Amino acid sequence: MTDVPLKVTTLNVNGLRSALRKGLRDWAAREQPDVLLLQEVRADPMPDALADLGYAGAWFPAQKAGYSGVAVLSRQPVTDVRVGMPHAEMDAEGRVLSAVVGGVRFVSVYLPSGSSGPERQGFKDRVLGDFQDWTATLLAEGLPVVIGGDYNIAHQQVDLKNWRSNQKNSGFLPHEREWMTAHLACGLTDTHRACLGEAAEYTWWSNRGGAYANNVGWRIDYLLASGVAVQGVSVDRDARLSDHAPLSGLIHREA
Amino acid sequence: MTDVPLKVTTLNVNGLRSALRKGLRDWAAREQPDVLLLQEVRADPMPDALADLGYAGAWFPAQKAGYSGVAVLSRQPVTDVRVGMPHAEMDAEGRVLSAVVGGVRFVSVYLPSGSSGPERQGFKDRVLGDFQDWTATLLAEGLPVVIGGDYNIAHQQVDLKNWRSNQKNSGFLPHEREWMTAHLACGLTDTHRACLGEAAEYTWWSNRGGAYANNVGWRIDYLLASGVAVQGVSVDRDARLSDHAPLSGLIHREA
DNA sequence: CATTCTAAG
DNA sequence: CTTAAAATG
Repeated sequence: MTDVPLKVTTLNVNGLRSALRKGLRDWAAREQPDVLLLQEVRADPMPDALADLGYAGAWFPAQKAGYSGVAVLSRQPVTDVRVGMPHAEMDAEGRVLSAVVGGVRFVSVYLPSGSSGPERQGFKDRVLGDFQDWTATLLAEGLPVVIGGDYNIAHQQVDLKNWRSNQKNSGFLPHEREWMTAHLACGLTDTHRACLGEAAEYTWWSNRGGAYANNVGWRIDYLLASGVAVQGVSVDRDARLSDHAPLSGLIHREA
Repeated sequence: MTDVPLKVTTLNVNGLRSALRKGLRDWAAREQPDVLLLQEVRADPMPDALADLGYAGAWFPAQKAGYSGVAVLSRQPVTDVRVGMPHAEMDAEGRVLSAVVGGVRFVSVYLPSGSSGPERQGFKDRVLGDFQDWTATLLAEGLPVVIGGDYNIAHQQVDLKNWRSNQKNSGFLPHEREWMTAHLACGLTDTHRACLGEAAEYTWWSNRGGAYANNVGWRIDYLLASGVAVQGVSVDRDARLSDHAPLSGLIHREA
């Protein structure tokens, strides 16, 4: 292991083609992340999407075209790709993908939204336990782990603008928040919280009703780490590549 | 009957909302047609669409949302509205609508396209005979008639750029051309041809492959008249309100 | 290639 | 509000 830090960015692109139209390519050329963890790519594998910038990696689309899907892209060689958790429902929707870069296992995860109704909330609730089990098993392997993804859960009151009115809404339900607490307790650092503290800084704003302009946001995207130190965590609120903001950090492997 | 001419425009809007976005309102304010015959409205009745310019009238949407549909709008009072031909299949798709303005019966018609396959060509072929019968009955009533619409048929070789290569394609099939000849022979004047002669002037250009830029077009929209003189017929190729051009004429009722 | 509708978020 | 896809032309 060298001590050259790896820059990682996690981003829910809400359609990779859309994000490319909005300047993802220029953003990546400027920010130069070594590893890109993408969610909601909503496209079959697009290996050429950022190939000219040197990115290659793994793709995991949903079975249903134009829906969900995650990717792990890297400018350094990717090994030990693992497609899916495995978990039949999650994997039919292309929601978990991991690969090793520079001795660190990177995970791109897109947990379900429950906001469209009880059926999807039920799916989300079922998934949480299994994803936690899968994560614990992964951590037990001993390799450093960095998870980037859209969890569709805001952890604490500071993690969304209107916490009071959202206590009964999917994404800030008590059991979801408790799950996140337990998820972190298994040995994962919430690097955003660790680096930036309790400042309200969101990663997602609804497209409806001027939420971005009024900064009515939620912090539902996370960069979690085990076995590495992560510094310089930042949210690029101004990027406007999708309804989510890119969340980046510098991974120091000698930790 | 006065001798003040009525200006009429027929236009396939390919989605009224789209045409409004592209400036239909400004176009109408500038051109001031008295009667607007619209096809492929692809919307439920939108009485407010051009109401601020003084237009009101009749709408005939398809049963299927966002599909087909015709309208007759006028800045003068509209009477004797007739919705449909009637003909079950045609009327389920909102393809014929007529109303009387200033002593003239105006018809807005959108004949089916057969280009998507044999099933729709079969429907088109069935419709042609019935529409001809309906037209003959209408003419027999004795009121002057003006029909504006998208017939999805180019009549003569001069009416499309590539007539040779299209002899086996829907829209320029021999039996469609013969039907158009017979349709006119029942007492309708092709006012475009009568006013502008044999000059190649198209009313529709495919969205594909730079057809508009290369003027690879078809004349498939018509302004047909019986019992009135129509002068000053013009095709506004530059309007760009849809993939069709507005076709206008001045109707002199003392003829 | 462009439109509107749908499902999903 | 936005995306991608589906159907249709």
